[in-house]
Amino acid sequence: MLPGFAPRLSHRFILEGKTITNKKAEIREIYTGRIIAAAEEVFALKGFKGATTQEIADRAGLPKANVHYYFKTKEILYNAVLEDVVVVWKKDADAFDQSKDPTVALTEYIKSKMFHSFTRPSGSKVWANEIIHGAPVLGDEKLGKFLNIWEKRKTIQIRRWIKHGKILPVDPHYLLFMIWATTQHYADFEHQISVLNGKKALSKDQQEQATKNVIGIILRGIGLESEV
Amino acid sequence: MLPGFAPRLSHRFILEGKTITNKKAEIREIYTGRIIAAAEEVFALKGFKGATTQEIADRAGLPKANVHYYFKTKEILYNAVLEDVVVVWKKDADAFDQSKDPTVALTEYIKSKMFHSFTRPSGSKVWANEIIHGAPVLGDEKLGKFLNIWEKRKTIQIRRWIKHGKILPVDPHYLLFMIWATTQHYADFEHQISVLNGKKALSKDQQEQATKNVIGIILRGIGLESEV
DNA sequence: GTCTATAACGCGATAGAC
DNA sequence: GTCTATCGCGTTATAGAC
Repeated sequence: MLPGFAPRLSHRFILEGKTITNKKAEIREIYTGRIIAAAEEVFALKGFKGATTQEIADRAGLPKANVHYYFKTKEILYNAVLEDVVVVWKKDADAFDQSKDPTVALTEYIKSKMFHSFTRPSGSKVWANEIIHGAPVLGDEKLGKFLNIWEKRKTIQIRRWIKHGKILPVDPHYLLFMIWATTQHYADFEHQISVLNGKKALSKDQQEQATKNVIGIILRGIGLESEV
Repeated sequence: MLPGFAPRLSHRFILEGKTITNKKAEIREIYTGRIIAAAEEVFALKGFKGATTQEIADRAGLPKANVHYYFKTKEILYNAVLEDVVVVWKKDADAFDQSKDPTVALTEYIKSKMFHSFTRPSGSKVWANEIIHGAPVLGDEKLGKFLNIWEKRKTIQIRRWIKHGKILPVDPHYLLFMIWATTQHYADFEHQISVLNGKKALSKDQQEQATKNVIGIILRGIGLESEV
């Protein structure tokens, strides 16, 4: 086909209508997904400023300009990554509400968070970075909104357990901080842990052992017998 | 005094000798100290790439060129900050060895680390940043060296306690990770904690409560009765 | 919707006067 | 040892051909 005679996109759009529209939306979904996944890794590894759109584009397998086509600015892309992380953690939070029994609820919650720390550490790292720097992009308002989702119901539930003598009296916040800190440590400090483990990532077996240990210490620490 | 007739530094140096030399060394010490302190805060707040030498200079109260005079490159300055953090944590590690009794040793260790998290959060944040990004500046070798200092003796001691039935059998590494994670969380996630605390930093009283809770849960978690 | 080429800018680092 | 002015590079973002 001679140059200049390639069918114009507008023609095809008019000719084939809905099919092309769907295809476009589909392509958009595929690419934005790929870009976000690539961005999550690069932001985790380099920080917001340290990450370059070029590297993100390379990892996503497309030219830099296309990244800017789907996400106007680096900051908008960064926000999309953060939103994605929040979605994952929301699911962990749900695990907490699966049972009225403290042993079950806490065990499931910690298991969930440990699982995500091992399988998707980058998201946690991006979040940690954002918080360490004082939530400059997320902003305090949005941050407060997210935190309340994770904290409010749990705090109430924990107080109820204390009231009914099911667990020892501890301030719910400090217990939650300990769970968040310990579980997310396996994602955020992955590198440090692997260096201490002879430069090897924790094996599946070690991951299970770590999860058991964490559950065991925390549950016993508040007066429960752990099931694992 | 007319321009061009200001006394040359070399003259004064020859005339007054040692006094000037001392003064110079003194000035150097004062400025390098100020620069490192300023750098620690800016690196903590913005990350390595995000921090600008201009902002560090501003905080230290001198022109940007002077920062480069004392620290040839940004990376050299960053390394100096990291070394400083390690010195502080080395002291915390010593607290662990103050007693052969697990309750005392662990209580003192956690207290020390919590204290530094509250009083000097920036150092911990810089460290966290460096590890999250895979220790690109520190390098694995240096990192391994530091970690061994903090971990080796503690691991041995913990195993001894387990052997003598003083604490429940837990993998020493997972216990140490929990202590590091939980205590450093109060530094690294300071901002998140303050947002959950109604946008106010934890009060002295809350800091004490947090410390008590952390010690209580961890010690009870490994089968000890906490003293606090 | 894709991609190359480039504009516009901020930053680390330094030269060179004082 | 101090400081201003500036160089040179790397980066985000965009213009404009296809």
